[in-house]
Amino acid sequence: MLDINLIRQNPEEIVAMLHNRQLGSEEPKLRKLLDLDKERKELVARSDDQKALRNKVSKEVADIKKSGAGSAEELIVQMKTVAEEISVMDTRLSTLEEEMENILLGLPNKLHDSVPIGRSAEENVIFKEGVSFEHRLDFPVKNHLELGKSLRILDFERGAKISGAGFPVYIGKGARLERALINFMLDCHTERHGYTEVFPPFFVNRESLRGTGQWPKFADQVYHMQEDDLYAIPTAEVPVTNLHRGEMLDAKSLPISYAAYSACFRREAGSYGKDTRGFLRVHQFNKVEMVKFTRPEESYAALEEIRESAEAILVALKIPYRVLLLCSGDISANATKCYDIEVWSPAEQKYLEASSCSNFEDYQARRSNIRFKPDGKSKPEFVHTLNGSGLATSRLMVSLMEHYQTAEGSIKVPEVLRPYTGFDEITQAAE
RNA sequence: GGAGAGGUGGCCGAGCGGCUGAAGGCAACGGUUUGCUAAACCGUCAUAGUCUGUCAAGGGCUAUCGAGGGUUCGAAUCCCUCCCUCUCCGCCA
Repeated sequence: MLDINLIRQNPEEIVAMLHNRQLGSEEPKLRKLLDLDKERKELVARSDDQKALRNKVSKEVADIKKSGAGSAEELIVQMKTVAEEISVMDTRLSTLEEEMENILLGLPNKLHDSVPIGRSAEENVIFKEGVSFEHRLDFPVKNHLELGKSLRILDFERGAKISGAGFPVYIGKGARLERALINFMLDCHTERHGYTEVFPPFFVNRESLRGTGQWPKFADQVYHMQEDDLYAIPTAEVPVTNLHRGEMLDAKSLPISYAAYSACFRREAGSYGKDTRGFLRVHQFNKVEMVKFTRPEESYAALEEIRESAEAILVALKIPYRVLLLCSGDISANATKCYDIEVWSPAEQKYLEASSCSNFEDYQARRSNIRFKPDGKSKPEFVHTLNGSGLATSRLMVSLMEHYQTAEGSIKVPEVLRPYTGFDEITQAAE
């Protein structure tokens, strides 16, 4: 959520931002917000005046009653009218404020100066060119679906039977490999990158979704359990960032860094027909997420740290990747700056998104009221929140399986994962 | 699911119709004292909106005691609904 003061002071800057994000159509909402704000201000002034009067007279009534000198009847009758006026104004006021809040919650975040201006994904900037590692693939490569099936480690058909399309099943060494990846990534972030591990709930309430910005904008992408009014998390970012919702953090505790494994659930409504095969688009996947809470002046350095920690996983696994700096037209509404890390798929012959590292500045902190006192005496400030996937396993698994396949149709286990899997290779005989 | 207790500032905790934005304590911050540390003592210490003021210091007004309604001239305090926490019982794991 943007600071209303910022919008008041410099509405044209916000309008420019909307256009840069290819959201020019939102402009009327912004204008509406400013109108409502003006009306609210006038109304508040009038209401406050009447309240001041009421408070003053109420004290007089108290004095009269206490001293027993004379009757307060006339004053009381007068104040009944005043109270009614106040109630009418306050009713209107709460409608106004609700409308404003709704608009405000729907407005995207500012953009950082370093974000390239562009219309769509085609104009994203390559921040780091393909980082490659040697893999001998001098034979017709199989894709992850073929490998998964022939080695009997992935079963999309049965997943579809028991749940629906997009709910993959890992079997045998496939399941073990998946678990190895998750454990390796968590260990890496906690032991080498200084993160504290969190194992969060997978269902959250609506306040949590609102806190991180998935509500109301992406409400249709989230699974909802109607009975209990709970939502399946689309990413661990939601529960982990909301860990400190409504809290005043100790300045000495910053920066706070959490790494969390979670399953992630996404409806992916409206995205059928594109990249839908196998792991390329799923409703449930596994991810290790990094979340940071920092002082405002430290957040951009922290973003680079998160990106580097995510890259470190790929380097350790020797999986070819590149890093994109998302342009203004492609970056998500909540972020001020975002890097995408994409892994190469030899079978698909293209890059697949495996991580997104974003700075939200105070956008989420303002929504979820996460503050700190910069030093003992000064006013509370909002922290900056950031997060990055480190990483999502599904696309990573695609790239891993494809790169580590052999001419015989087996899959070698990357060196660093072997202590976690307990085996070096997945062969036909696996079961 | 049933019965009870409770939700107050950064934290703990008093208050239970007007003098309470809220006692007291802790923490924090500034200072005095001190060989250093500690202790002691003094002082300062909520947030937001709005008006005023030299876009200053400061001051005025308003709101906020889990959330939302209600009663009342006036609510942290009384009533209703909801949410949450704790204890006991039951049920399931």
